Amino acid sequence: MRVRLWETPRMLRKKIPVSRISPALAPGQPVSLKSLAAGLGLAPATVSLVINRAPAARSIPNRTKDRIFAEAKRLNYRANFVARSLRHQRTFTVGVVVPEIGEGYGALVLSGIEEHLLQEGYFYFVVSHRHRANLKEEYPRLLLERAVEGIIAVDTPSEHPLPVPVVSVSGHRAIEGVTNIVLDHSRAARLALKYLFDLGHRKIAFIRGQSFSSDTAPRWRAIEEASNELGLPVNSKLTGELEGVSSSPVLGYEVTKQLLATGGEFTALFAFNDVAAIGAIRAIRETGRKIPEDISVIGFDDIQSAAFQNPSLTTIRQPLRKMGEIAAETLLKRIATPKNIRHPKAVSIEPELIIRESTGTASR
Amino acid sequence: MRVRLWETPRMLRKKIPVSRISPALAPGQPVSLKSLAAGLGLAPATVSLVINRAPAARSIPNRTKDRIFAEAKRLNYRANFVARSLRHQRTFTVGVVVPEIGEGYGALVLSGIEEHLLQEGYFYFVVSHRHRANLKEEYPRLLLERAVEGIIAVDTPSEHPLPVPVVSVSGHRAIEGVTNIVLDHSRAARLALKYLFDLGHRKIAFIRGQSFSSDTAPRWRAIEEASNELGLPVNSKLTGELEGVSSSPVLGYEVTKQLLATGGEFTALFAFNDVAAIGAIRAIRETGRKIPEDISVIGFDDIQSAAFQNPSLTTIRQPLRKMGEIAAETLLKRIATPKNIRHPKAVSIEPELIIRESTGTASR
DNA sequence: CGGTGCTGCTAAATCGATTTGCTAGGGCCT
DNA sequence: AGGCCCTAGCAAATCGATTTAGCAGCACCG
Repeated sequence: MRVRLWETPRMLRKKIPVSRISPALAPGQPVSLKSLAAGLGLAPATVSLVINRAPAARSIPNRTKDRIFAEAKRLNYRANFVARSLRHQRTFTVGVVVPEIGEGYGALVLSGIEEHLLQEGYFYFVVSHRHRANLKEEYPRLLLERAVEGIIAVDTPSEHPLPVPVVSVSGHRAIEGVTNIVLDHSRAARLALKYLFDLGHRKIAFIRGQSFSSDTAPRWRAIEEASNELGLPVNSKLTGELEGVSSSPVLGYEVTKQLLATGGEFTALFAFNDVAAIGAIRAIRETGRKIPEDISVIGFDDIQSAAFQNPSLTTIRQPLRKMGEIAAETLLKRIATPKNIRHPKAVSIEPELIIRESTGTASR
Repeated sequence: MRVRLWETPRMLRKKIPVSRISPALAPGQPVSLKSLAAGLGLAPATVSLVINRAPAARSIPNRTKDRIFAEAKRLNYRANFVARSLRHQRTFTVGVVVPEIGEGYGALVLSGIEEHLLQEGYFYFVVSHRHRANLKEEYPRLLLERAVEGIIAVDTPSEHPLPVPVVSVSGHRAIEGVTNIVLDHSRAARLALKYLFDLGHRKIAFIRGQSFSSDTAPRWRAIEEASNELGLPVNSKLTGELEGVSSSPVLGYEVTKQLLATGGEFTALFAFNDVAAIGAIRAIRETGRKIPEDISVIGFDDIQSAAFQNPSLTTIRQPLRKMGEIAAETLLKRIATPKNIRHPKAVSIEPELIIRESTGTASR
């Protein structure tokens, strides 16, 4: 038989200070279900059923339920999340893998992801691999060890199939079990090139992305196609490539210096991203040429600072925040769905041309 | 007595496919300690002791240890993190509260935090409150419910004392149990103003931060002091204030427009941060004035894009990444330390003046 | 031969919550 | 009075790993 250590009702009436009620209530000690139940003179099972509004609590009279709720509230009881996770085999946690935090791209996607996940009661771990191969390998493992229910990989192609749902933002590799959220690169390339073409540009230079960025290849393919459609085959002399792991405009600056020094003439430059475009603008200016009068520059992404460059940057906008939200939404949907059910292999996102000051009619 | 379901050695010799060995090994099913032990014909306790290299495993002969390690490796056994957390009452997880992800400031601090935490085997949850009071209240609670071992608050003063260590980056409020990582604002203000003064500037305008940003008040106080020291009392007509929650340069643009329209003459502008400075530059230019010839502009923070503005931005650098790293380091140190031991109330960080193109000698 | 000590391992309790399957006691019906 | 049902709630198993206390068997000693 259990011993009633004290008379609950009297206790409530007299408002005995917390510290006097139970040793388990030393300030700072979190309240456990067991101590809560003991305080009420009930079994933990009963309290659990009531608090979780389980159907099995049907037969518990309201009088008792109220007593339980009141006491739980008074002691500010919160079920231990870890214990609950263990029991339910659910952590309501996902992992997010990004190349790095701190540059426009990843941070924006992240903020979209965060918005949706928290709304749905999920938390997330972030890991950034900074393009180091061993970290790309190891982090997904660590995340799985932490029992995440799914993974979102941003600009990071997944190598191995994983035992949890994976959604990839700009991942670009068809892997079993991975849903890809990708920009419609064909449309993006056509938007940009058609626009330049209509402004009279015929000699267009390009800056490709680094080989490790998963957008590089598909975007380049799309550019080649769109160029051919316009009858302007890509000139390899007018093509540079970002080199290095950093996400600073310096990379764009350096390629552009080279292009200007060794390549042929051009009246427009299509950069792999806005950060590179910013560097390019500086390089072009240093040779005394004006933007957009002598050379038009168009970027990609529409990061926050693009609108506030001088001149402000014409660019192809990727709705990065939106893509993050969609990634999160897709992931949660897949987590909630039994494994054997089909899920979409890819979700396509529409780009948008944002015209600002860095582009104008061709000089010749 | 336990039943040996199969002869382990033979099994190893014959390389029976995994799926045939045990029902617990259906692909995708993670291996539990129990099934691992059963496969070896040992008790879970034994396996646990050996795998954790516990001192109590002293008496287990190497022969057995090797057998255990081999089997664990073969089945790729990883201890369930949730179960382990429950047992040890440790989660190796901290919470990070930021105003928002996606603008330069928070993202940079975050990347410093991440670097240090992951190195030390900790993971972190990020929540962004977007300056909404209810979220600022609720998120710390949610994080505690998730059993984080500590919290880092970025530019977010904590209101209530929490039952875990808290480290605040630019928090600026003396709360029991919170360690503050703050820039030395006096020095920052002196660096900037002395520099402008030496360039001949006597009429200096200022853009203050929003009232909700915790750097606003201390920085302003420091500016007033430094101004007085130089014999240039702050002119309220030349003082604007950022308004609104966004972190876009538009805010700086708008205040500056106002200052230019209604304030007096000035030859230099000291903005609350780089983002505001970028907006200010645009506003100034739109009136036909040149930077730095007519007006010098100095920012604050040294975000990544500051160096690649046109003109590039003179600014007071806060070592944001570093501050994140120090915050993480301080937090982990406090987590590892018994509660009753004294901990520093504040850690001061040195700013640095970065001179670029947006400032020059005074025009008059 | 009884005792001591070592070797090699295990049983059981624990972390905190959940959930299934029960039971004690009372009321009601026949 | 016996049977049945309902009410109110509880015991125990479970999630997976850890850890303490201790057991069985053998060797060796006196």
